[in-house]
Amino acid sequence: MTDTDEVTQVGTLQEVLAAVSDPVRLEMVRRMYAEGGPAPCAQLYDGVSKSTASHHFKILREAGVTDRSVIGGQTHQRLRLDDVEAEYPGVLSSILAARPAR
Amino acid sequence: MTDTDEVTQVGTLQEVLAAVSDPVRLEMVRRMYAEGGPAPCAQLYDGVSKSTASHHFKILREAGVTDRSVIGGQTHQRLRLDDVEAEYPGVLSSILAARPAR
DNA sequence: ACCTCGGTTTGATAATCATCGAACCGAGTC
DNA sequence: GACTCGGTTCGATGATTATCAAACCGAGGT
Repeated sequence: MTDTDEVTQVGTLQEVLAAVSDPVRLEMVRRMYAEGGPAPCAQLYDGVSKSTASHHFKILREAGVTDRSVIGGQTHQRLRLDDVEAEYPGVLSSILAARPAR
Repeated sequence: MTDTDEVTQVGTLQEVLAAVSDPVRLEMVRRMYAEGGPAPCAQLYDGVSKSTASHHFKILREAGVTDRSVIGGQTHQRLRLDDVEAEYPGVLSSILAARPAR
Protein backbone atom coordinates (compact mmCIF):
# COMPACT_ATOMS: atom_id res chain seq x y z
CA MET A 1 0.00 0.00 0.00
CA THR A 2 1.30 3.36 -0.95
CA ASP A 3 -0.17 6.45 0.61
CA THR A 4 1.32 9.74 -0.56
CA ASP A 5 0.82 13.17 0.93
CA GLU A 6 -0.64 15.97 -1.12
CA VAL A 7 2.15 17.23 -3.36
CA THR A 8 3.09 20.83 -2.69
CA GLN A 9 4.89 23.29 -4.92
CA VAL A 10 8.63 23.63 -4.88
CA GLY A 11 9.51 26.57 -2.64
CA THR A 12 11.44 29.70 -3.48
CA LEU A 13 15.10 29.49 -4.39
CA GLN A 14 15.92 30.93 -0.99
CA GLU A 15 13.92 28.22 0.74
CA VAL A 16 15.64 25.50 -1.25
CA LEU A 17 19.08 26.92 -0.58
CA ALA A 18 18.34 27.43 3.10
CA ALA A 19 17.08 23.86 3.26
CA VAL A 20 20.27 22.34 1.92
CA SER A 21 22.62 24.74 3.68
CA ASP A 22 22.19 22.79 6.90
CA PRO A 23 24.69 19.93 7.20
CA VAL A 24 22.20 17.50 8.67
CA ARG A 25 19.69 18.18 5.94
CA LEU A 26 22.21 18.04 3.12
CA GLU A 27 23.31 14.65 4.37
CA MET A 28 19.67 13.55 4.37
CA VAL A 29 19.30 14.75 0.81
CA ARG A 30 22.46 12.94 -0.23
CA ARG A 31 21.26 9.68 1.26
CA MET A 32 17.83 9.99 -0.33
CA TYR A 33 19.55 10.57 -3.63
CA ALA A 34 21.75 7.53 -3.13
CA GLU A 35 18.65 5.54 -2.30
CA GLY A 36 17.04 6.45 -5.59
CA GLY A 37 13.52 6.23 -4.22
CA PRO A 38 11.44 6.46 -1.06
CA ALA A 39 13.62 5.64 1.91
CA PRO A 40 12.59 4.96 5.50
CA CYS A 41 13.46 7.87 7.77
CA ALA A 42 15.73 5.94 10.06
CA GLN A 43 18.60 5.46 7.61
CA LEU A 44 18.67 9.06 6.42
CA TYR A 45 20.46 10.51 9.42
CA ASP A 46 22.53 9.86 12.48
CA GLY A 47 23.91 12.00 15.25
CA VAL A 48 20.68 13.76 16.01
CA SER A 49 17.57 12.75 17.88
CA LYS A 50 14.37 11.45 16.33
CA SER A 51 12.55 14.69 16.95
CA THR A 52 15.30 16.79 15.47
CA ALA A 53 15.35 14.58 12.39
CA SER A 54 11.59 14.93 12.05
CA HIS A 55 12.01 18.70 12.26
CA HIS A 56 14.56 18.66 9.45
CA PHE A 57 12.34 16.44 7.31
CA LYS A 58 9.57 18.97 7.71
CA ILE A 59 11.77 21.84 6.54
CA LEU A 60 12.89 19.86 3.50
CA ARG A 61 9.29 19.01 2.72
CA GLU A 62 8.10 22.59 3.10
CA ALA A 63 10.85 23.73 0.76
CA GLY A 64 9.47 21.24 -1.76
CA VAL A 65 12.72 19.33 -1.83
CA THR A 66 11.28 16.10 -0.53
CA ASP A 67 8.13 14.03 -0.36
CA ARG A 68 6.58 11.92 2.29
CA SER A 69 4.78 8.67 1.63
CA VAL A 70 3.67 5.78 3.74
CA ILE A 71 4.67 2.40 2.43
CA GLY A 72 3.47 -0.62 4.32
CA GLY A 73 2.81 1.41 7.43
CA GLN A 74 6.31 2.94 7.40
CA THR A 75 6.89 6.60 6.58
CA HIS A 76 9.33 7.14 3.73
CA GLN A 77 11.05 10.24 2.46
CA ARG A 78 11.83 10.77 -1.20
CA LEU A 79 13.97 13.36 -2.97
CA ARG A 80 11.92 15.36 -5.48
CA LEU A 81 14.93 15.87 -7.71
CA ASP A 82 12.99 16.17 -10.96
CA ASP A 83 10.59 18.77 -9.56
CA VAL A 84 13.38 20.88 -8.14
CA GLU A 85 15.38 20.57 -11.35
CA ALA A 86 12.38 21.66 -13.36
CA GLU A 87 12.10 24.77 -11.23
CA TYR A 88 15.78 25.55 -10.73
CA PRO A 89 17.75 23.62 -13.34
CA GLY A 90 21.15 22.45 -12.20
CA VAL A 91 20.95 23.72 -8.67
CA LEU A 92 20.28 20.52 -6.77
CA SER A 93 22.06 18.25 -9.21
CA SER A 94 25.26 20.27 -9.05
CA ILE A 95 25.12 20.30 -5.27
CA LEU A 96 24.73 16.54 -5.27
CA ALA A 97 27.59 16.23 -7.74
CA ALA A 98 29.94 18.32 -5.58
CA ARG A 99 32.49 16.28 -3.75
CA PRO A 100 31.21 16.08 -0.18
CA ALA A 101 34.43 15.91 1.80
CA ARG A 102 36.81 18.73 2.65
CA MET B 1 46.06 51.66 -8.47
CA THR B 2 44.75 48.25 -7.64
CA ASP B 3 45.36 46.76 -4.24
CA THR B 4 43.96 43.28 -3.76
CA ASP B 5 43.62 41.35 -0.52
CA GLU B 6 45.35 38.02 -0.07
CA VAL B 7 43.27 35.48 -1.96
CA THR B 8 41.80 32.82 0.29
CA GLN B 9 40.53 29.37 -0.58
CA VAL B 10 36.94 28.77 -1.55
CA GLY B 11 35.12 27.54 1.55
CA THR B 12 33.22 24.33 2.09
CA LEU B 13 30.08 23.63 0.12
CA GLN B 14 28.10 24.29 3.28
CA GLU B 15 29.72 27.69 3.68
CA VAL B 16 29.00 28.61 0.09
CA LEU B 17 25.39 27.49 0.33
CA ALA B 18 24.88 29.24 3.65
CA ALA B 19 26.39 32.37 2.17
CA VAL B 20 23.96 32.55 -0.73
CA SER B 21 20.94 31.35 1.25
CA ASP B 22 20.54 34.81 2.73
CA PRO B 23 18.39 37.09 0.54
CA VAL B 24 20.54 40.15 1.08
CA ARG B 25 23.69 38.28 0.18
CA LEU B 26 22.19 36.55 -2.84
CA GLU B 27 21.14 39.93 -4.15
CA MET B 28 24.68 41.19 -3.63
CA VAL B 29 26.02 38.23 -5.56
CA ARG B 30 23.53 38.82 -8.37
CA ARG B 31 24.55 42.44 -8.68
CA MET B 32 28.24 41.62 -8.64
CA TYR B 33 27.60 39.10 -11.39
CA ALA B 34 25.68 41.66 -13.40
CA GLU B 35 28.55 44.06 -12.91
CA GLY B 36 31.01 41.62 -14.40
CA GLY B 37 33.92 42.93 -12.38
CA PRO B 38 34.89 44.72 -9.20
CA ALA B 39 31.99 46.87 -8.05
CA PRO B 40 31.92 49.56 -5.38
CA CYS B 41 30.10 48.37 -2.26
CA ALA B 42 27.44 51.02 -2.32
CA GLN B 43 25.55 49.78 -5.36
CA LEU B 44 25.46 46.15 -4.26
CA TYR B 45 22.70 46.48 -1.73
CA ASP B 46 19.87 48.53 -0.41
CA GLY B 47 17.47 48.25 2.48
CA VAL B 48 20.11 47.50 5.07
CA SER B 49 22.56 49.70 6.92
CA LYS B 50 26.19 50.18 6.02
CA SER B 51 27.36 48.03 8.92
CA THR B 52 25.00 45.21 8.06
CA ALA B 53 26.15 45.28 4.47
CA SER B 54 29.77 45.17 5.57
CA HIS B 55 28.91 42.16 7.73
CA HIS B 56 27.39 40.35 4.74
CA PHE B 57 30.39 41.18 2.57
CA LYS B 58 32.60 39.61 5.16
CA ILE B 59 30.59 36.38 5.19
CA LEU B 60 30.69 36.18 1.40
CA ARG B 61 34.42 36.79 1.46
CA GLU B 62 35.04 34.17 4.14
CA ALA B 63 33.07 31.65 2.11
CA GLY B 64 35.41 32.40 -0.77
CA VAL B 65 32.56 33.61 -2.92
CA THR B 66 33.87 37.14 -3.30
CA ASP B 67 36.99 39.23 -3.36
CA ARG B 68 37.87 42.61 -2.02
CA SER B 69 40.10 45.05 -3.78
CA VAL B 70 40.81 48.72 -3.45
CA ILE B 71 40.63 50.66 -6.68
CA GLY B 72 41.51 54.31 -6.56
CA GLY B 73 40.94 54.47 -2.84
CA GLN B 74 37.49 52.86 -3.08
CA THR B 75 36.80 49.35 -1.84
CA HIS B 76 35.32 47.06 -4.48
CA GLN B 77 33.78 43.64 -4.25
CA ARG B 78 34.10 41.05 -6.98
CA LEU B 79 32.38 37.75 -7.55
CA ARG B 80 34.86 34.87 -7.69
CA LEU B 81 32.68 32.91 -10.05
CA ASP B 82 35.49 31.02 -11.76
CA ASP B 83 37.04 29.91 -8.48
CA VAL B 84 33.75 28.72 -7.07
CA GLU B 85 32.89 26.97 -10.32
CA ALA B 86 36.24 25.23 -10.30
CA GLU B 87 35.53 23.91 -6.83
CA TYR B 88 31.82 23.19 -7.15
CA PRO B 89 30.96 23.12 -10.84
CA GLY B 90 27.51 24.37 -11.70
CA VAL B 91 26.47 25.36 -8.23
CA LEU B 92 26.86 29.12 -8.38
CA SER B 93 26.15 29.42 -12.07
CA SER B 94 22.85 27.54 -11.81
CA ILE B 95 21.82 29.67 -8.86
CA LEU B 96 22.56 32.78 -10.86
CA ALA B 97 20.66 31.36 -13.81
CA ALA B 98 17.56 30.64 -11.72
CA ARG B 99 14.77 33.06 -12.28
CA PRO B 100 14.91 35.39 -9.27
CA ALA B 101 11.26 36.30 -8.82
CA ARG B 102 8.49 34.27 -7.27
C1' DA C 1 -6.50 -5.22 25.41
C1' DC C 2 -1.72 -4.42 25.68
C1' DC C 3 2.61 -3.51 23.92
C1' DT C 4 6.14 -2.18 20.71
C1' DC C 5 7.83 0.44 16.80
C1' DG C 6 8.34 4.44 13.80
C1' DG C 7 7.30 9.02 13.51
C1' DT C 8 5.28 13.55 14.89
C1' DT C 9 4.16 17.36 18.00
C1' DT C 10 4.96 20.18 21.88
C1' DG C 11 7.46 23.06 24.90
C1' DA C 12 11.74 24.69 26.39
C1' DT C 13 16.63 25.82 26.02
C1' DA C 14 20.72 27.30 23.84
C1' DA C 15 23.12 28.94 20.07
C1' DT C 16 23.44 31.29 15.93
C1' DC C 17 22.68 35.14 13.23
C1' DA C 18 20.84 39.54 11.10
C1' DT C 19 20.39 44.02 12.32
C1' DC C 20 21.49 48.61 13.97
C1' DG C 21 23.92 52.82 15.89
C1' DA C 22 28.08 54.63 17.25
C1' DA C 23 32.75 54.82 17.24
C1' DC C 24 36.63 54.29 14.47
C1' DC C 25 39.92 54.50 10.46
C1' DG C 26 42.39 55.82 6.06
C1' DA C 27 42.54 58.52 2.07
C1' DG C 28 41.46 62.71 -0.11
C1' DT C 29 40.24 67.58 -0.09
C1' DC C 30 40.02 72.18 1.46
C1' DG D 1 44.77 70.75 10.72
C1' DA D 2 39.82 70.09 10.00
C1' DC D 3 36.48 67.96 7.38
C1' DT D 4 34.09 64.68 4.47
C1' DC D 5 33.47 60.09 2.37
C1' DG D 6 33.47 55.08 2.05
C1' DG D 7 34.04 51.28 4.74
C1' DT D 8 35.03 48.49 8.95
C1' DT D 9 34.65 47.18 13.82
C1' DC D 10 32.37 47.01 18.21
C1' DG D 11 28.77 46.08 21.31
C1' DA D 12 24.10 45.22 21.99
C1' DT D 13 19.46 43.64 20.80
C1' DG D 14 16.02 40.80 18.75
C1' DA D 15 14.72 37.14 15.87
C1' DT D 16 15.63 32.57 13.98
C1' DT D 17 16.77 28.22 14.48
C1' DA D 18 18.83 23.70 15.92
C1' DT D 19 18.40 20.74 19.50
C1' DC D 20 16.42 17.68 22.97
C1' DA D 21 13.19 15.09 26.10
C1' DA D 22 8.66 13.88 26.87
C1' DA D 23 4.20 13.17 25.49
C1' DC D 24 1.49 11.62 21.89
C1' DC D 25 -0.32 8.91 17.89
C1' DG D 26 -1.38 5.18 14.47
C1' DA D 27 -0.49 0.64 12.83
C1' DG D 28 0.65 -4.09 13.70
C1' DG D 29 1.58 -7.92 16.52
C1' DT D 30 0.68 -10.95 20.38
